[in-house]
Amino acid sequence: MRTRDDGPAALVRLVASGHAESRADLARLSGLAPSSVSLRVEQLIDAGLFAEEGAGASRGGRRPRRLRLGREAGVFLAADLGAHHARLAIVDLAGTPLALSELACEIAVGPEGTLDSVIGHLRLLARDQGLAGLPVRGIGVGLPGPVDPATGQVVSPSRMPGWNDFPARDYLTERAGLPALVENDANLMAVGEHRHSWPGLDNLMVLKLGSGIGCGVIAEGRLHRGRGAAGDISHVRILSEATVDCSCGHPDCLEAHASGAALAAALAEQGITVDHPADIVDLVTNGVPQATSAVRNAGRLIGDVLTALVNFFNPDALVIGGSMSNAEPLISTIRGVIYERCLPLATRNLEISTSRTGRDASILGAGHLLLDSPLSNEWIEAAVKQ
Amino acid sequence: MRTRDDGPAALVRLVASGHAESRADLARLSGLAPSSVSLRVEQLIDAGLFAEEGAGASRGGRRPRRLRLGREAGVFLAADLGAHHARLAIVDLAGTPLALSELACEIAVGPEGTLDSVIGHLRLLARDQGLAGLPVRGIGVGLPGPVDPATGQVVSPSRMPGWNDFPARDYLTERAGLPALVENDANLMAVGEHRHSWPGLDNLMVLKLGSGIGCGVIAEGRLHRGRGAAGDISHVRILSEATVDCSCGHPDCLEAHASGAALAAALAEQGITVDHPADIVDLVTNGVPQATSAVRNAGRLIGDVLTALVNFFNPDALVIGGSMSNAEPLISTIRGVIYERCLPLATRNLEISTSRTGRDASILGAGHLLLDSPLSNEWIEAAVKQ
DNA sequence: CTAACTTTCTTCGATATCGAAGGTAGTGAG
DNA sequence: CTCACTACCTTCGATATCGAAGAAAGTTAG
Repeated sequence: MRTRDDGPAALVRLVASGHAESRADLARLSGLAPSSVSLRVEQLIDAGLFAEEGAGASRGGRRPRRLRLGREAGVFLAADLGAHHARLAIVDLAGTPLALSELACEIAVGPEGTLDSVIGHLRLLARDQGLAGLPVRGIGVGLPGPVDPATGQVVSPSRMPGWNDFPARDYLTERAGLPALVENDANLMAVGEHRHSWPGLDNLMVLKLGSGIGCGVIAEGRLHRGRGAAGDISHVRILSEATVDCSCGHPDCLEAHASGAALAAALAEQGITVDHPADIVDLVTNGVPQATSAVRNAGRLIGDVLTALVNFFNPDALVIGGSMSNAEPLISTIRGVIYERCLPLATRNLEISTSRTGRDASILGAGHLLLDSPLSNEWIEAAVKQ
Repeated sequence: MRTRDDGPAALVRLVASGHAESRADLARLSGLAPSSVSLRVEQLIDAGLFAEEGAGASRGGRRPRRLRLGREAGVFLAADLGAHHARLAIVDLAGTPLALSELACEIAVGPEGTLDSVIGHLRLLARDQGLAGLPVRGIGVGLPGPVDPATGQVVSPSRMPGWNDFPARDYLTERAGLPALVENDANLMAVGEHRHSWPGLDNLMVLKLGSGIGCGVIAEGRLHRGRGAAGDISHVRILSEATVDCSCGHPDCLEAHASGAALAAALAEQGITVDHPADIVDLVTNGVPQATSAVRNAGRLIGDVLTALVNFFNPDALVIGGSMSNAEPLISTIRGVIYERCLPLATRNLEISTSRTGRDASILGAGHLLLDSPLSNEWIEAAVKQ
């Protein structure tokens, strides 16, 4: 219960997501009466959250008066943090990036320093791009580790020294003075892919193959978090000839054999040096046999693990992103293993595809989650009230 | 959007589920104003769907006027079909079984014969138990095979010859003249366990270990169906010394090594005959070493498969039911493997338990799904309107 | 026992929503 | 061009919901 999604925020979401462009669309999709929609839209226009902009295309009758977000709707700050690097953006409520920037920052510096720097650079970015006049409605940050959805704390991150149990959400709320949201990066990526490129599909697995292996899960159209660790596939035990110990303490985890970092280590033993996972993709593209062979092997291991998960979760699509996803043989091997070994029932409608949304998926996901959050109901209602 | 769960049905669900006992409870849980609740409750009492029954316990102030379901609320028909056997029940909207019965029926007879027989026996059961005066509000049937949630058809069932692509839901609706619901039996069991015994936990994996291996999944409080095949864990490939071919065409599926049927076959080779999975439990309880050893081995295989799924899905609880779940060594082996090999983050709050709801879990699940279904909104609103 | 407080439920005027009807602005066929 | 039709949006009276205030029926403390 208590899921009454009436109120002005519902209309804002429909317009921001692009699902509705006119009062008539809003009436159809919200379930409210046309007359009520008109009244509320007028209030939203008065508040500056909506604006009218010419007319849309006719569908055989009077042309709709097109609605879009107004200036007062404002923007969100969004950041996607990696181990050595952050991607920053100002996005509008529709998720469109208005400004993008990159920032070199070591996450191992610790939470306070990193987050302060991110907030500072986001504020600078807004100023530099002439966006200072727009109200800022929230901040969303993606982190390369598990986040407890109940508390907004980082829990047991394997590659974020100094962050364990750090209350990242509360810290951001206070330091930025904004509604704040913290989420695992693969989860943000999953939300971004889902909303931006796979709107009709309600069950998605989104794999992030970079130096690590992450996975975000969309179940029944919503992000599945579990207790904060959902989507972990990197520490499944696999079969292999040589034994490799994983940082988690167990031997032969998937990550220890098939992640970008593991491939880099394996290639280094053969005298081929790579600094970054994307370099492996270059080697494969250039036809270096050791690289291709290593990538194929990784694809087989990942595919093996995924067969069980695809049978179990029965998604509509499996989307593969991250810096390794451009390695053709990796994707085709994974696809082959899954189609060969999964149940026909699980694969007959399954789409396996590389990311359609691209590098900004996590940024977009942060925007969508912020807008969907109950936090947004508050400022939207406050803006309308006066 | 369109998820506006106002309307009288919301109040009926709150009372039926036991979450609300008074007008004040309803106001708190539904989000409606106390005055609106009073008005609606009066209508529901007039319609006979609610009845007032004395006073509840005081919480430091005026005692609440206790509400319960009235006679006009009526009953659901529910059936849980196995391969050779069906469990039938009349349940009230709260899920309480008012009458129970068993029926020997071969599902291999085919859909029409089986379903006609089930409907007939349910009607007889109602008559025999003096429930003929109560309105029947729907019928729910659990089947031992995959059901497409979109169409209500059985799809690719491995043990239900003659049922492939049979439109079971439409057939039931027409033959019974009632709102009908068809669902996989493990899914019904999961819903029953969740609502009856694990109300606070929103992410559940419910294993059904009988002659086959089934699994129902509750994600974010709702049944996760995927495209109809979700929860399948029986056809994951496992490692084993001897190779056994599975009915699905692949070698070494979990089901071919660890299901009740597989254990029975393995014991038969050692000269021990068992007719039913429950017999294996008896052998284990009586300390027959071959049986205990076989069951331990099955537990290890099942646990291995589950580690990946528990890491991925990160449930609050793993519940094990079905006729094999009373074999102590099976459960303890599964528990041991999971706690040993899963991520600490996935197991720190994980409860692993045998079924708390018992044999009627599927029956209860059918009742809950029927009440939650939009089909129920219709008759509830119709009953109030006059 | 009395007085202060809590919780439950109802009353009643203010307000928000609905829905039917009608005005507005387009399309398309003859 | 005219006429029929469709879709979009608004007007307006009927209705449903809300929220504040109060009545009813308890509990608890002194």
